[in-house]
Amino acid sequence: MGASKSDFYTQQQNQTADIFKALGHPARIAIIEYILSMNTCICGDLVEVLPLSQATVSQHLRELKNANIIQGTIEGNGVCYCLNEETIKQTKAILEIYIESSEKKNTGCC
Amino acid sequence: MGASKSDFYTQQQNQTADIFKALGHPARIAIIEYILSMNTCICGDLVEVLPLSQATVSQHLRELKNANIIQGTIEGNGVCYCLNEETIKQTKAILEIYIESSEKKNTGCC
DNA sequence: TTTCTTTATCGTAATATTGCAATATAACAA
DNA sequence: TTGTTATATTGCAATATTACGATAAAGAAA
Repeated sequence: MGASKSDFYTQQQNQTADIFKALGHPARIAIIEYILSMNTCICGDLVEVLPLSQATVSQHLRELKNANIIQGTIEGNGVCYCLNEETIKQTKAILEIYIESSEKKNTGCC
Repeated sequence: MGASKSDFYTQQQNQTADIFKALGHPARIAIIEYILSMNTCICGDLVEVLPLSQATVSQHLRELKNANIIQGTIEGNGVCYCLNEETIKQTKAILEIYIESSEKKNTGCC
């Protein structure tokens, strides 16, 4: 076992989980924060900022890209990455729905 | 290897990643949505709703509890779970900062 | 062309997660 | 007390993730 039964869940639930999973590693949080702290981001910088090898940084970048959290465009012989605002906004909207839904509940059970 | 170098990152980055990691599984998203859909949640219900054994559901609930995403109080001989709004609000605030920070950037590089 | 620089991918080892059966624990009921 | 119900924990197997060295690929510079 160990394989998650993604067939059972709705597409929405799987997509939501995939985005959160991609955000669920401190290196990837650090990458996002670093990208946001710069006006132009080149991956090469990241290797110096993080305690990780170039191969590992590249792998984390790929996961963020696969989850549509960042997007990169080739720029000279490097790559310029930036945040995909749309995905972050959608994710924020999901959390907002959770909060609203929770506030509507009238049981004081917890 | 395979161990993430959490010592390197800030406490904030690790905490943020831990919350996202806990949200990063479709079963746990389904649990949250189910809790929100009910006024009173008993774990026993979840076992019938999810395609998972009671042991696995209990494990997912523990992870959500450890990340402070849900909280449970003993209620009779069951447990009543509900969302911890505060954690969700904090997480939403982090995404808001990302969005604002991204909107402030003036490069059209991507 | 060759060389350098930058990023991606492959292969592999270490570690973590997922899931379940079996068992334990805890509260209530009889 | 014993039995029942609900949830948690333990132990283990299957799978996934993380990390890195080596290597590949692609464009810039010489």
